Amino acid sequence: MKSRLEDITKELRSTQYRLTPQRAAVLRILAEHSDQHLSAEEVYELVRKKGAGIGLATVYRTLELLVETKIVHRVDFGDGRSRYEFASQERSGHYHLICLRCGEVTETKRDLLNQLQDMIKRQYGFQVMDHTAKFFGYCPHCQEIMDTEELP
Amino acid sequence: MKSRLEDITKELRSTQYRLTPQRAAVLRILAEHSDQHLSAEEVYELVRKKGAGIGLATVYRTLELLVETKIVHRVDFGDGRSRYEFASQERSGHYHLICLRCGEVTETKRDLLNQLQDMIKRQYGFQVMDHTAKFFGYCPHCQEIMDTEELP
DNA sequence: CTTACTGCAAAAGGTTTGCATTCCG
DNA sequence: CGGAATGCAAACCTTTTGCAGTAAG
Repeated sequence: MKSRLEDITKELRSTQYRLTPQRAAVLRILAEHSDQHLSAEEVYELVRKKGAGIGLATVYRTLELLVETKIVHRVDFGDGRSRYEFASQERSGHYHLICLRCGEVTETKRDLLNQLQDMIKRQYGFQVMDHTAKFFGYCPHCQEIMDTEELP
Repeated sequence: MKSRLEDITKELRSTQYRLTPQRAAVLRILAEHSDQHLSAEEVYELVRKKGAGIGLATVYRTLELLVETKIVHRVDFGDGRSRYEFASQERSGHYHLICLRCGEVTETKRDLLNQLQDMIKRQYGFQVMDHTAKFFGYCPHCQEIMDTEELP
């Protein structure tokens, strides 16, 4: 992950963009929580908790920048706020399993959808550049709980 | 579509819910535009354009009701507002092809993802109740235009 | 009649923007 | 230095909510 951060740093420097302490802080937080999907507010709070000063507007502007430069992905789980995750190396085909009961989001890394992409191109002439899939249902843990609750 | 509307009417009546002129108007608009994905604001304007009086809050409340009763689906194309579509008979597996250039949204009706659903259950123990997939890319029309533009 | 529903306007999120100030390169 | 970036607060947009009045069943 370290090297990844260095790459990004280099990438940012190589453009007109500046690598400010605030941007570095946001990147660090994202890196340290790459297993989660943080909202802007959460990033803001985590940066502050680390002692670094930053404004919420700057967090938004930084995340916007990172999305534009394809360094992070904006994802939406339908909870009314955008969430952000590092754009994975293996860009195509990672899905989210969203539990309807506890809200837990599990990430899948497989790319089973790629074949589907090909079919879409053939059938609709639509050139797929990216795709996302969300599966709503119940995680194993909640299934257990619900089974228990159902007992009369 | 007529019969579908009658079904819904019946369904609403069979509950505690009341079938008010405003709700009927929203349903009618949704039915008449079942090929589109209308936002709340768009529904509001279309209802008014038809001469019926309605408040925006009522539109929101009605759509919320319809989502809860599974009569319509709420979908999100990442443009900052929710959109609504009739819940299709064949509930599972319809995808959206979203053109990155012109924003056109094409709907696919296939259910190729069902096999994926099974694999998820097997591999993650996650019980999928519903899923959505979005494919971002370029529609045939935009591909042509972009090809033309690229010529030096 | 009872209770749900409507309309309006105000409030509530999340996100964006204007502007003076700060600071990276 | 000069243009970018920041912080703050105000502005924005979509969506939600409180409440008094209206109407469905």
